[in-house]
Amino acid sequence: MVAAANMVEVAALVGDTARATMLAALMGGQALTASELASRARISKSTASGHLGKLVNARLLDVTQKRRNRYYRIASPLVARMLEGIKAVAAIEVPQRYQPRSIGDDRLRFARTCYDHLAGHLGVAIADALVAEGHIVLAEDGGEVTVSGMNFLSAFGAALGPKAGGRRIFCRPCLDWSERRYHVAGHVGAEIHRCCLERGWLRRDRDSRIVRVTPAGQVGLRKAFGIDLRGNPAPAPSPAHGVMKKRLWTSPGE
Amino acid sequence: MVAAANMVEVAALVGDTARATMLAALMGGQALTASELASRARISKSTASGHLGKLVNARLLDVTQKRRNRYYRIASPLVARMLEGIKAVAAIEVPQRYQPRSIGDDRLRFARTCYDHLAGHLGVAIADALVAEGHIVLAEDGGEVTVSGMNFLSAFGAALGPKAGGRRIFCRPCLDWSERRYHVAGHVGAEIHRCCLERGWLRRDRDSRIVRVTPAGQVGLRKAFGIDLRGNPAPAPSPAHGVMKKRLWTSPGE
DNA sequence: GCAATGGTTCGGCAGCGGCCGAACCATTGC
DNA sequence: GCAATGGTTCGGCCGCTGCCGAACCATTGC
Repeated sequence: MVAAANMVEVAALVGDTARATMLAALMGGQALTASELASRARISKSTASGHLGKLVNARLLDVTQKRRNRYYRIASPLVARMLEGIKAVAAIEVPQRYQPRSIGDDRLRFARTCYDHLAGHLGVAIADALVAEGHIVLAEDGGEVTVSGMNFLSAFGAALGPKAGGRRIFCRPCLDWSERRYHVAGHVGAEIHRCCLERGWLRRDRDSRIVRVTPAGQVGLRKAFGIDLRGNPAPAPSPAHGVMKKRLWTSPGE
Repeated sequence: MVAAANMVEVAALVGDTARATMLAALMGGQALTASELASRARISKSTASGHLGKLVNARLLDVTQKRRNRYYRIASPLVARMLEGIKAVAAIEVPQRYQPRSIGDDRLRFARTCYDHLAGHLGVAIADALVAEGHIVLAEDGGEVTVSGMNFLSAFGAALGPKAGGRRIFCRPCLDWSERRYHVAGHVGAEIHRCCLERGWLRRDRDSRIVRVTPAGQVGLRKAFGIDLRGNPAPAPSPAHGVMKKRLWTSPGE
């Protein structure tokens, strides 16, 4: 067997707690070692080795050897999107009250990476701001950058490339599991993330998906997007763009 | 247990041959009965009943009772997108030669529905034509309708709605598993499909994803998109838009 | 009422696959 | 050379879950 032959095989690979935990950890966008992944999944090294072998075989993960360590990473954006899609379905209609609080830390809910872009409260806030200003349009099916958005984002430092060329200019919605609303993914989302890191507005936690906002970021984000993060829990999220149809959860602020 | 709690559960549901077969059958967009699904998956009614119960419980499927029959359908576009995503990953890099020929009929490869839009050779040909004319832009991350595209598609009869409203105007790429190239999904894809059916250009096979092109369709598709379908195998596909990076298969015309 | 049809429930069987620890291999550093 | 570290392979155990047929229930049609 080389590479997964069909949906069943792929889905079955994701459909195991240990493997899914590893994949979720790797959705942070960083490469992690086998041992690190084993400890995240709380399984023995031997078990982890077996799982990782399968995932690499099926081309869901890539490995690179560096000195004594093997670093695993998500093999392609296609895989990342698949995982997003599964997560989005899984998050549907699970009433908030059933989700034990602080499962995976409030900081994770506040700001994290989602493969190559920003998610969590911060991600959604940025999306809200861009929508409110008319810079982008986001909905269930897709997203678009408006003319003003092209100007704004270019000025911000995003490399949007030639629109005509058809090469990765895109803006894609990604359903945020913690906020249950859309944040910006696709090339635009990745560029926003990159620019924020580059300016020192954000810093990534070591070996984690958690993103922290620096003091400079507090100021920068407020000036650029009008986002005020000082009261951590959130500046009232404007209902500007598409939300899940059924709000079964009891929306406790966050 | 009501509704799937996490990715693992959802993926595990898809990660079983019988259930995946049923889901794939339902990706045709039509609702099917329990017995029909059991026979598609080649399992007993009792086994099918168990599987369908799980899928409904997890909110992947919806049921509606009609007389003596229970009709199952994909519960939401989100689920459909998830399945597309898994399929896309599964289709990666599986050399064509490994895929037994005519598994599922050449007609399926030629033209079929993919939930609410067109796929197969026909779907890709339409996408190619629209891209070549500059009506849409398609790439890995997303798609866009150009100004000329808005005019063209409106004239074609597609209800694109107010661009500003942000309501389902979108054009999304969907990786075609048989062609390994993108076809048009999202609202635009669904509208094109709808218009073609409405004009009598296409007809759906009963209880199947297969779509047949009527004589009127032959003419209409040629006039509207410049697609010539008389030589079934295909008018040389222009390499106009995004293809999979690695072409491991030996592209035998199709 | 009865027969036919569509679907579900139950009990029992069988096999896949996850898990671990121990042994093993390879690389690094001394 | 040796010890330490990171990872893989192997063997054996165990439990989950898919499968079926038979019985059962509900609706339809006569």
